[in-house]
Amino acid sequence: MVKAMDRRQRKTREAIFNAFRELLEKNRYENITVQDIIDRADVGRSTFYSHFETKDALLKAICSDIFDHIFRGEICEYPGETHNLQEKLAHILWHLKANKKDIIGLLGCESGELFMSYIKEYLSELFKMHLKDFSKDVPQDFLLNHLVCSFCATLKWCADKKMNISPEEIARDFIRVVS
Amino acid sequence: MVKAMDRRQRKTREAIFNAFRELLEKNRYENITVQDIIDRADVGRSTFYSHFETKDALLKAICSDIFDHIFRGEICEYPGETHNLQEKLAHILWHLKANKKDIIGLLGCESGELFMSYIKEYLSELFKMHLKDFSKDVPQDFLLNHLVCSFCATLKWCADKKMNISPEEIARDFIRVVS
DNA sequence: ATATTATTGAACAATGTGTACATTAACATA
DNA sequence: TATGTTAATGTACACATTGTTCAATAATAT
Repeated sequence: MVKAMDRRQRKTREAIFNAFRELLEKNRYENITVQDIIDRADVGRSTFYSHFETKDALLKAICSDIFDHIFRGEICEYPGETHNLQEKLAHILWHLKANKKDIIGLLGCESGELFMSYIKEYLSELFKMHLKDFSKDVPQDFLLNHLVCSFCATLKWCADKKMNISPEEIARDFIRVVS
Repeated sequence: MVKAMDRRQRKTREAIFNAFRELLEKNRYENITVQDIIDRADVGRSTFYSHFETKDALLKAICSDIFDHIFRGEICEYPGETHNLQEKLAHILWHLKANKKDIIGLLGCESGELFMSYIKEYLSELFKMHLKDFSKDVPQDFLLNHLVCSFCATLKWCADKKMNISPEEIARDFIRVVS
């Protein structure tokens, strides 16, 4: 029922997205101006604002786009079945690595807070399902926060290493540390 | 050999610091303008800029001030001796709690990145000294990153809970999770 | 071929940044 | 108390960024 986008709209949106991502590779979000974006995307100022209310709205749109792409779309293409938590974490790392170009830009710098919050929500659900795997004598909410945040730290760590990592090894190391 | 500050300078600096901290309690760093600061501090625009080159410089100055105050100054006033890692972590939490007014403002929101980086450096040294306590079969740099980041997550967690926590319990829970 | 819709560029007000400078007030010292 | 030094003030300024408006133009769908 969703009407297809006008080709012009699609092209403009693409151009803005691409310009923004390219700028994110070299600059922090706060230092990128709307002017920078429309210059690189080569679109008019009014065009930008007819697509996005603010720069924040653009960031939000791009985060949810990429998140959907990685976590809901291609995530089923991981080779082999996924059963336990360790494999699921490797699974996530594998997909982030496959999309490293986008990920490094969004996680590598501090601009990554928003995107990270998407991932955190996802991880929170994931770890909640596996809380029984950790027989630690600590409050559950404390444990959950610990797992989510420390795996996020691992993701950032991998992004800083330009995703030149082995998903399986990282996932195994993570599980070893928290088990 | 350091010449004492002119009383006017001290007063101005204090006023700016206080205004900034108060604003940080309710607003995110990025949304606070120099105008807001000088309005609340009730000092002239040029006065502000004769003290600090930019808003970033002010944040940096305030972070290192508070860090020095907490981690180098009062940290010896903790009741009882500190020996093992768990006690040291409780120690840190205890002091952060004692300075909760400053801490919540600086850690509670995303503005906390800079201040957190000070703490991270400190924690990195601390955990490095205790790496032998963790006999985990994972690379040392991975383990160190994990410990530092997950304890920072715990600090943020405590700040979000307005520091209404028991330092001893939190430190114990943390050690249980990573041991 | 035509009606619709997106894009454009230019102009605009509003807000914020950082600097310059002459004037005034507070300070230290003798 | 008188004097030279230093800090604070306010005003004004150039500049950058944001977000809006609008009429003219181009691409699109039918």
